[in-house]
Amino acid sequence: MRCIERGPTLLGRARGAPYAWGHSPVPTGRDGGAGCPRWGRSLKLVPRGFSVNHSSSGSGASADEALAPAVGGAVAEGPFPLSTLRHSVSHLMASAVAKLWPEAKFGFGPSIEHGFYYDLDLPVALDESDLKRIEKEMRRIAKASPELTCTEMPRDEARARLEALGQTYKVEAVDLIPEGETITFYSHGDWFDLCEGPHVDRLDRPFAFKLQSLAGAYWRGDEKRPMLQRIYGTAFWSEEDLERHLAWLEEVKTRDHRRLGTELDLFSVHAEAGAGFVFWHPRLGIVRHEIEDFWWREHINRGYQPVYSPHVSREQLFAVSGHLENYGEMMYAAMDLDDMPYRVKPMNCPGHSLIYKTRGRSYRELPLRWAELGTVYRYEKSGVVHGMLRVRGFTQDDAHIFCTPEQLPDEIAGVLDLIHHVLTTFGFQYTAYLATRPAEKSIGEADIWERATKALADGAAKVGMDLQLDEGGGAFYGPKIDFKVRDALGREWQNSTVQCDFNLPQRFDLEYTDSSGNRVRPIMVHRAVLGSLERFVGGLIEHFGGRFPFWLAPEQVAVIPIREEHGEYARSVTKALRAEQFRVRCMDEPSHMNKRIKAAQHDRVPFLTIVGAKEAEDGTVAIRPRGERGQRTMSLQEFAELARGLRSSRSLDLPNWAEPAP
RNA sequence: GCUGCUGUAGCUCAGUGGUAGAGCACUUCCUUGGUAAGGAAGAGGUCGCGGGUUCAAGUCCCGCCAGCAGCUCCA
Repeated sequence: MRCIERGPTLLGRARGAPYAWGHSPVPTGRDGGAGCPRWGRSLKLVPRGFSVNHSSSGSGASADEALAPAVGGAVAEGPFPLSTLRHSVSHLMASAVAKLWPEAKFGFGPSIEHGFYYDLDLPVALDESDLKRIEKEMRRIAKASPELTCTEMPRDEARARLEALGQTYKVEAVDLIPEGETITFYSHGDWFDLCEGPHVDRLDRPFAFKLQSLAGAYWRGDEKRPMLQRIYGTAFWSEEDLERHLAWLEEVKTRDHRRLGTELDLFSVHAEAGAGFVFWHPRLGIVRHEIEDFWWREHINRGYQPVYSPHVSREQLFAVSGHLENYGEMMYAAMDLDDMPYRVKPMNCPGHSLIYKTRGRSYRELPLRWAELGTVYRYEKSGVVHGMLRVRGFTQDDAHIFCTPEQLPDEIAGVLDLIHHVLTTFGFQYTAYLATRPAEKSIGEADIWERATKALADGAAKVGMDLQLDEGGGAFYGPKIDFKVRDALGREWQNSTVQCDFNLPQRFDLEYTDSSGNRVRPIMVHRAVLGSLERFVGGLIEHFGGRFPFWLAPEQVAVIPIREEHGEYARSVTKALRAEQFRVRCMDEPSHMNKRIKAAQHDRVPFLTIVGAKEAEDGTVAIRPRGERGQRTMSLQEFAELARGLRSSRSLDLPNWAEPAP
């Protein structure tokens, strides 16, 4: 739509549940035929916890290159690319399934980012225990019939053979292969599969694999077609690599924001309230407050002005904006008040447009930069809501800039600088993509597109930002720059965006008077830095693994008196720090000290201070930063100074006083 | 929305037809402890909700709600 959308929608074609959105391989039909797709450039969810890369046929190492640094080890080179191994293992798996269920029909079975899958049509629903059986059969087949052979076959014969086998999906796959391409089959033992290859030569080479999960998947990704059963698995050239990969998945699980949300008392969702609605608990409320505070300071410093618009408006407003027509199915149903339909807003831009229109505007007052943390509601299908990362109600950090075409490059530069500043403050690395005019439908004159696209590029050049090109990836209403951030685990996801809009000013008939007295349309820039507070903070929880930096931490210091008699000193320390607006937890309850230490550590409090007789006498605190970072005793004033520094600099690190390793 | 799975104490889970269990958390008492869980006792559950089968349902069946893994859609 013409306004900012969060996350995956920003990329138009992107999708995802968890958090990894980005470019990843998907089969594009032929170029490969059954089981051997060539990877197309398409946006697709990759399994949770994985980074996403462009991948092309035969370059399967890319995924592991991304993974390796994060898990501290390289992935073993095999005699063939890892993607080839995985592709062959998917065939091996299919052959095992065929043995166990002779009536099975097969769909596609490619290697993917971190493994492989195969889509199957079976008379029975598989469960986890079947995976073990299949693995066992795979091992048997690999031993019994290790040799792979490749056979070329004329189209008619290929078709006939597959029909004879009752492999209806494969027959369809043959028909997807363009005329003139060679049709090949790969086989080992009884297995005989339409496939482009390449494959490993033998299945008795040393490698390690694991079948991981089951899921439903529509044949050829089309919900009007039958749903097949998909088995996901992965394979490596060594046990160690497989183990490391599985350990990595475990690490990802411990960082899952939903799990940490419960464990750290951060947020909840409720059946009573409905799916996709997030309840922020006090401990996360303060985190959000700090983020919003930071956000507003940055915006006001950069000439943005706060505006506020209502959550509900007459439906007519969204008819004018075009949302009803183009975005209607994402909107909550109308409610009737005084026989008039009203809607909950899915975006903030119509409201801001109304404010613009309240009086005549002069070029002298442009650019106008209006910011709102606007809460919007959008209907998401029940199967896709996910923790804080994909919800039905969220707060967008929205702003609209109304400017002249001449001002556009500077405005873009300003936004990019702001985005850079905010993202790096949270410790994210990012990649920026310039999305140009889509090939199909789009509005606006060619020269306006050209100018706006150039303005985006010039703005980036002005602040020294590199842009990747996303050809044809723009919105129908204008070009944009999207940002993908890379989190602490190397996973990519997307929140920030800058979008030029030629459509909404026209729909709302927005104008200003230029220096010659002519009425002209302003250009409207939609932009989001955080995207959605919900998604951003959900991602932040995972990025930090619940270990928020000092300035954000729900509790910044835990004060633990050794004995009850030291409670008074602990309370005076607490009081002194709270007087400086630090968030301090005074753990003076009469339970065992070690228990309180454990509790504070569980909650990932950045600083732990134990106070006893010594400290009370000297007016000091024994400070231990979170993690294995040693300990120091210092005066309360010294510590306050240190804490003030960490807070004002929004430091991502805590001091490290640990003895260097010998 | 679709496919499959799941829903038992605040949390993590055990309990596959005979009127509910563990660990942690919580409360109380004891312990006065110098850096990663001291001890004991207690309290806490209409087994997601609604129907059905049965002498009897946490357990079997149906529907709904929510969650999980994916798929699909998302201007």
